[in-house]
Amino acid sequence: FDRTKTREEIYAIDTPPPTVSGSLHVGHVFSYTHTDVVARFRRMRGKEVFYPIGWDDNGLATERRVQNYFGVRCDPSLPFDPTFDLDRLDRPDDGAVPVSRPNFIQLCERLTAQDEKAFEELFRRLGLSVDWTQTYTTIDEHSRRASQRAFLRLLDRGLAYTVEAPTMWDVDFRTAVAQAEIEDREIEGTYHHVRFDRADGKGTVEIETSRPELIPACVALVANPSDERYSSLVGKIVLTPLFGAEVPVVAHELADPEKGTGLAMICTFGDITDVTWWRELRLPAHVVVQRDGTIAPSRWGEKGWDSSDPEGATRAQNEIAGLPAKKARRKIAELLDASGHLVGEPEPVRHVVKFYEKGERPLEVVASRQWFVKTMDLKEELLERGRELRWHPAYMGARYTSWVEGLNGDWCVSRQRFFGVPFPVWYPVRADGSIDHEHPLAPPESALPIDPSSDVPDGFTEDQRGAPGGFVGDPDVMDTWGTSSLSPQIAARWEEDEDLFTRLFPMDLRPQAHDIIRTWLFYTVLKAHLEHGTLPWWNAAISGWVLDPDRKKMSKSKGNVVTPIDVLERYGADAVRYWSASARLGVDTAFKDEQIKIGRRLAIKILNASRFVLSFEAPEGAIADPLDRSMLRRLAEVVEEATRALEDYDNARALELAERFFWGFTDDYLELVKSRAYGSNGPEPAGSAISALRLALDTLLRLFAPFLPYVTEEVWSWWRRGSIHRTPWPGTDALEAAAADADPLAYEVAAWVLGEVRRTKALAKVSLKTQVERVVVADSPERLTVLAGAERDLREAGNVRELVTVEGDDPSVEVVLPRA
RNA sequence: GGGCGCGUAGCUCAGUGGGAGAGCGCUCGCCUCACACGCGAGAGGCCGCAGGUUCGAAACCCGCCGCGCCCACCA
Repeated sequence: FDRTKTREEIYAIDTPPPTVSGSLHVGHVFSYTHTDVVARFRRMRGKEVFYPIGWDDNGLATERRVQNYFGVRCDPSLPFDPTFDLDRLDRPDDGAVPVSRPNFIQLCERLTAQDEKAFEELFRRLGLSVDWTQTYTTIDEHSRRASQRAFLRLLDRGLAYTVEAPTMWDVDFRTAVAQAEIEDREIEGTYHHVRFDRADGKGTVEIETSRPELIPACVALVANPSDERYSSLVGKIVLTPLFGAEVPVVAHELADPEKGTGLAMICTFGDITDVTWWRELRLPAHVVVQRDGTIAPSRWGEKGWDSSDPEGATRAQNEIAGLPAKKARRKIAELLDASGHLVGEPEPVRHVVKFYEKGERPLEVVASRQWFVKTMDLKEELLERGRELRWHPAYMGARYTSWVEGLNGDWCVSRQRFFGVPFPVWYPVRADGSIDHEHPLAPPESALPIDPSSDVPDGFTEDQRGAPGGFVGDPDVMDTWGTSSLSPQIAARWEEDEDLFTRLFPMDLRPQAHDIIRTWLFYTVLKAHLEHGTLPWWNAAISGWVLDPDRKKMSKSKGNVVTPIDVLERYGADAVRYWSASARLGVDTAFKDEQIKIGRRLAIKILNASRFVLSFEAPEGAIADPLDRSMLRRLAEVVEEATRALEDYDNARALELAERFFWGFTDDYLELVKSRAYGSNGPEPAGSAISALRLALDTLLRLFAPFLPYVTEEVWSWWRRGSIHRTPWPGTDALEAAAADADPLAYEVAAWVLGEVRRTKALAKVSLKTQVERVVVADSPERLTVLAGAERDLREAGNVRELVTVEGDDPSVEVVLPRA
């Protein structure tokens, strides 16, 4: 990359950093080819292309892989051990060796270096023209510094804040998760009809719930204010069954009269609606689900846990304490049945429940202290950024819009994991030993990156860690998107090389797949908006997925993953690239061997046709023949259209145009001029053909170069100096000049007549060599005139003795074969 | 429930107001001096359904059906 070029001369790409702990996948060759075609095209158009490559080695995938591979586990409470040596570890027989976070990061870098090699090998083989000197990893020092700097600036401006609040929580990973990482799954559940007794003894009410184990967390019942069935009940008190807590019946718009009995139980917390009700109706909290997903022991009788029957409540609670939600549910159902509060039989249902995308059990809502980045106040601005961005294809913008519109809370960026970029803050410890979360201690930017578990804030010493009057480090790490959302800034060396940064940012292109619009794309837009007040790039090119031949998404668990190296070995990189580039942006594409074979055939055809064209020795001559000129005129149109398509990120269309012309070129034009090029009509007509052939070949090779870099470079090396990938993209000037006054019809009409001759021979089941006695062409005067210019070529190509033309309204070709 | 995309030959797909197409597969023929990893040709389609606009609709509008995806606070 030539960094002396100005922003206008540069085309900058925010290359996706692949997750190196994942496996190689044909999806990689697919979407990365889309980007490489763009890069090669822009380069030939004269742009200085900034095309970096990063490796995403930050996050859960790496954490798990490093753990398993080395037999260690990250323990941020440990200090950095500079003498750490894997080979001299005392390994406990029963588990993993705890290591500090800085040591864990070193192991990660060591392991991912191997994974990166595998990716690099694949990418080089595929012919990706990325700049191997512009690399980064998402856990390296530079990326950590950028992530922490961005965070501290948000903190400074009050855009990042910490608060203790209910958030979505995965009980297996034991971490908070963000809305963007949540997915719906349909699972088996059970509806229970449960009776609540009124505290005044004037009857009972019924609710329906799929989570009876949360009855001890029930703090109210709720009905819609317009629901007349319950209008007299609102304001009254009911007793929770089994636990005897006195809870009010309240009214709220979100209660749906259509659901269940129209009366719902508000628990702290069963789902996000509960959180809304709890907050807006200012209800107390009775939290019973613990961070590991089990039910907490009884607190009945304590302050805030009033019950009309504390002993009974405690007994009931102790029946379920320590049980995971599912088991507790069955137990509570039994208890309700025994106490007569269960109405009828529980009904099995299939219902939609929220899961962490990597998780195995439904998410719980757990109150915990987390870091958030403000997004809710910015919805309108973010929607405007989405409109400002040029989406390819345009309809993908709708996914961004619906995501932003549906945001229901600020971005929860903290994770209770061990590996990742730590929050660069400490908290003062008060004299009583409690932690003052309201006044975090931040390091100066010049000190970044830091690890608060090993580093010490200014004005403190290590022995004050955790001590009254001392400090503690923030134990959490950032969401993996907290780092990758800065990929343009990281690659462009934000704040570390301002000269470079201003030449690159905002970038031109973000290529990625559609499944991470709500995460990677959204967070990148958000960060750039907050920090720089601009989009991070002007274009987003969204690739589809690769599906298996049965149109199912490929995944390791389904065992239908195709290994890209195998495919490259079998068909060659050009063939695989052809298949990828043939798919339009945004469209999910099935992987089929047959489709890849077509690309291989094209590449081989280019090789053979080129060998043929270049087999004719110069001298070249002036391009004077009307057929030659006509062909070049048509080629100029193709160049123009293909260029327009590529400018508009429509790779598939450009490839299709070049390919269609090329097949006609070999099937018709080469056959038509072959004899003349051999000199059947003397040196000057031959020179015209040879010159036209070479000009067309030169143009076609460059048209194909972004798609088929290997075969085009090979042929280029036969007769030209330097790399084809450094030559300019073909323009129309040379073609127009050579075509001069040509009528584009000549090529078309000649090819049509030749086709008719071939058809007649094929239907007669004779060899194409067979001589034709006479061909009679009936057509309009205009077409007959241009045909006349190609008569000799046509007769030689079709081995036609006599060509007769007649004017007629109904175009036809009569082919007279000799009698058998 | 809302939104987006898709529905064209056996398969994969292109085609957006005026002749229904490509490649693969299938069938037939051809060792034609670039290519048998090739060449030539053929068969094969109520363009999802039903209305409307238009002189004219695969395309534009309305409705419906089917498939896929995205989003949503379904107790």
